[in-house]
Amino acid sequence: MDSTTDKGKVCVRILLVDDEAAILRFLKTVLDSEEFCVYKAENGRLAIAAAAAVRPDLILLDLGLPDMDGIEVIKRIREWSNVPIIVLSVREREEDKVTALDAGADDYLTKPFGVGELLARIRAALRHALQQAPAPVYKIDDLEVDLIRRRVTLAGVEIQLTPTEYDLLRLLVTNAGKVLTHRQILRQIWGAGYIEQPHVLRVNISNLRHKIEKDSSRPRYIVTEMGVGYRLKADFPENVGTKANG
Amino acid sequence: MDSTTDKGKVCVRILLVDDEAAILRFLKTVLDSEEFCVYKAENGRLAIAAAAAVRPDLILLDLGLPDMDGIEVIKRIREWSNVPIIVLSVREREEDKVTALDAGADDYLTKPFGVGELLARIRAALRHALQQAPAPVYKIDDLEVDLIRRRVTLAGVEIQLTPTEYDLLRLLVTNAGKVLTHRQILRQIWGAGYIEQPHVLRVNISNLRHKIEKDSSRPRYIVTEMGVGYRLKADFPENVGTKANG
DNA sequence: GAATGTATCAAGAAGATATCAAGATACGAC
DNA sequence: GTCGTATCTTGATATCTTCTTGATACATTC
Repeated sequence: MDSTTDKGKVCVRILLVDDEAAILRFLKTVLDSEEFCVYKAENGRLAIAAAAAVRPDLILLDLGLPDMDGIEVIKRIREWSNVPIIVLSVREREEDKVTALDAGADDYLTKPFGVGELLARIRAALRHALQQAPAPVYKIDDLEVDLIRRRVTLAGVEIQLTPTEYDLLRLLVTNAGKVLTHRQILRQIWGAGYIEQPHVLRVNISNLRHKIEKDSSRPRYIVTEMGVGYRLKADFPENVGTKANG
Repeated sequence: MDSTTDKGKVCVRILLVDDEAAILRFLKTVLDSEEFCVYKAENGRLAIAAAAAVRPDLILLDLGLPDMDGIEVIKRIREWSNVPIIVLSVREREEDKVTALDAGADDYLTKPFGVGELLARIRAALRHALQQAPAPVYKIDDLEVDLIRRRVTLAGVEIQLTPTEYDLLRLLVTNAGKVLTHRQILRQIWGAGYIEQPHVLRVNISNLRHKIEKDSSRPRYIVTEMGVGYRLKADFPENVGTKANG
């Protein structure tokens, strides 16, 4: 269920769109070895659906698709997304390149192309995307947690947290609204060996409260669920988690 | 600085870097007819100077320059600017393309190319540029870092930094506000082989602090993020990379 | 009011960071 | 080429933060 909580392990997702199985296989091998997460689509309809579902960081698109023209795919995706799209095509007429680029493609490679050049162009395209990365900020009343910048502010004032305290708060924040049992938290933060030692958790919750709660004896954010665990109050249950339904 | 919107007349500035007069003339004609404002440079030194002075919205760069290699020009400009750079070159070896793209070029066209394709790729590159507006000089409190002139001043007094110290500060400055992990910094400055040696980083941070901090034991600029890395304090509390526009 | 679970405080241990200084290396001047 | 300077690297040590643990006070439930 919580696939997103893998200790900050990030994987750049690439959506591969091509109808030739051989090319798909070949490219998947190449991209896998570069530690990309590869998703595949064999036609335009699936490509558009996958772009919406997977939310890839980059799309490699062949123009010759069985069900619809690649240009149309670009236009449809551009209606709602700025994900980098690199076109891979056998069409080498200048007119085709111009049409694809003006439809919203970011780059255009003519087959056959070198693997090295493809990877370099992927890196270049990803550079662009990184610069406009939106920072998901969790906000509950006066409390703001910026997971990318690793910063916590209370009414605009920055709060200094120790590494463990930050990990703990991050776990609570990414599960805002849900109750986390002692055992769940202990396993996630301290490891399976600490499941039977709730004391260390209580001490850290206490320290954390003293830093983010105005009156730590009457906590507004970190609520104790007697006999069960802890829960972070969620103000915007629908808005908070940027990951759509996990 | 002179903005792009002088008296309502919007002019996209393009810097043309090539040593062949014929090509310069030809491209200027093409670009003029598209209502671009064209600036020219005939060698690498002039190109870097013009990039700083003119602040073009896009650079078309030939790799074969008389005074220095085009790759070097890309790297030097990338130290302080994210302006889109499209390489135009006769070199069609894959290795050349990869080197240029990884040095920071946004696109690579092999001569001879079609004018239509060039214009389409210019339009695509300009689309990206709309979202990013980098700060050429970083300023916070008394500290000023001029990435163009490679100069650091503290309350107006120039500070002498070693090459490593400058690289380190530049990395922090271009990511002001964000936390950079030890590993990120080590990989960027010293290379992947040093990722497991945080000592060299600590020594250099210490030296840097002694030069730019008044009280190095209570740093105002370079903040330690315990257990994580370092962060340069940003004067904007909010997102730094979002379209500052002058 | 007793039993169970929870919160707080404080001190030693463990770990991470900062600093100093000496040897090694690279670079420019002569 | 040799010297002198600046820079980089490496090692040892000092300083500080954070973690862990134990004792004790508080709260809730029955």
